[in-house]
Amino acid sequence: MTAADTVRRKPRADSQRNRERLLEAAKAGFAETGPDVSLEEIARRAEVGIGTLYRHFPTRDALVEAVYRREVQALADGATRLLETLPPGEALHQWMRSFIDYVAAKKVIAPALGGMVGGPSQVFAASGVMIREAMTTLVERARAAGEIRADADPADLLHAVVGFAYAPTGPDWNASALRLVDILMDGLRVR
Amino acid sequence: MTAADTVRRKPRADSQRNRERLLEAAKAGFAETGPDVSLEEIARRAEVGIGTLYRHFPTRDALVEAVYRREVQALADGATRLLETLPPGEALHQWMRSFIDYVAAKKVIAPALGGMVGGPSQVFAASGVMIREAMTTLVERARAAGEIRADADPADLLHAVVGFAYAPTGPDWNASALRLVDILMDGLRVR
DNA sequence: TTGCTAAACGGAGGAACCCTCCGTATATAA
DNA sequence: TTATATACGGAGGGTTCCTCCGTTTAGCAA
Repeated sequence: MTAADTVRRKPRADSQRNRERLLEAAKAGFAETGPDVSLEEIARRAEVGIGTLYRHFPTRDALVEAVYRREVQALADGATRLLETLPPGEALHQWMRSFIDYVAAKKVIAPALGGMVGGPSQVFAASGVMIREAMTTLVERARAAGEIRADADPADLLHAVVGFAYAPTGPDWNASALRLVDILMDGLRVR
Repeated sequence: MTAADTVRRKPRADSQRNRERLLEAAKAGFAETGPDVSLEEIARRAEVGIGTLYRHFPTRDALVEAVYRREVQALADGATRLLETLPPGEALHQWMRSFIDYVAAKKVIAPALGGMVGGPSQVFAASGVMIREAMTTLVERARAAGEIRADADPADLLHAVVGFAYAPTGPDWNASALRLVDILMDGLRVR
């Protein structure tokens, strides 16, 4: 029997349970303490040894990625929904606004977004791809419909929206970001 | 002789020298290792005890602020210079572009910018004021000249530019940010 | 010059955190 | 029930943070 023949056992129940507890604890920890919660704190909350945490998520980024994968998915899905019910330009506009609202609601995601725009960090690769695809589709449709400038670049717009969301600004943060999206959209529209 | 009467000695020469060395070392450290250089590393580079570092700069942010105060000053000064030679709208546009270029040249400043937009962190208050004043002047002039929308808000624009600069995006970062400034400016112009 | 003293120095040390390694415990399959 | 692959948990070595305090030294006056 060679190594390739090894039969996989069913994953252990305790393993899955702990993984779940860790994700839960991490989410709570990020929300309460911010993106710099100590990993030991998370393990403590989950009532799990630190070793267990590291086995499930070998790196801090892996944990963040796991916590937010579902969230990012939801955000990306919103794009197709908007495209079905609105003219493409409006869909793009609304999606960018929803992006801001989303980040406003869960500010913790912001650092994670950092790795998403295509930077050297490949950690959030999966999430990054989802978001980029959503934005690309939106932009292409709007361009095809002649609603926005032909030279509008999805990557640029993503950069912009992430930037608005990422920059830790004042109490007026949310409203300000939305206004900026509006202005940006004005700049994008074909005159 | 009451406490108020105490005569201040001339500040000690070694103190001033060490302060200088620390700033030098910090600048180099930030540039090479990034914004997370260990403070002990900086002290080591400056050939100074860790205690000395903490006496001069009680917090990491205080050190960053000190390192970049001059840089921020230069950036702010650019605004008046531009206003003297260009129409206000163009001055605003160019200043925002110069902002991006500046941050591109010294990426380390970015985290420091975070605290500048008016967030809860009061650490970069001084620098923040300088930048905010520059932006406010530029926007007011451009508005008065009727070149940009009357509802353009300096704080929003600062938020935007900082966001563009702050978001850690890919290799195309610099060019992308400049394109975004251009689009934003298009959105700002009165039609 | 000399001596006094406020001011500055520097590093030991406790606390928190990161991450690895490995002995112990247990869920699954036979 | 037994065997063993798999998962658990935490001790421990290394790093960084920041404080505290005994030692050194630069400025000042006599």
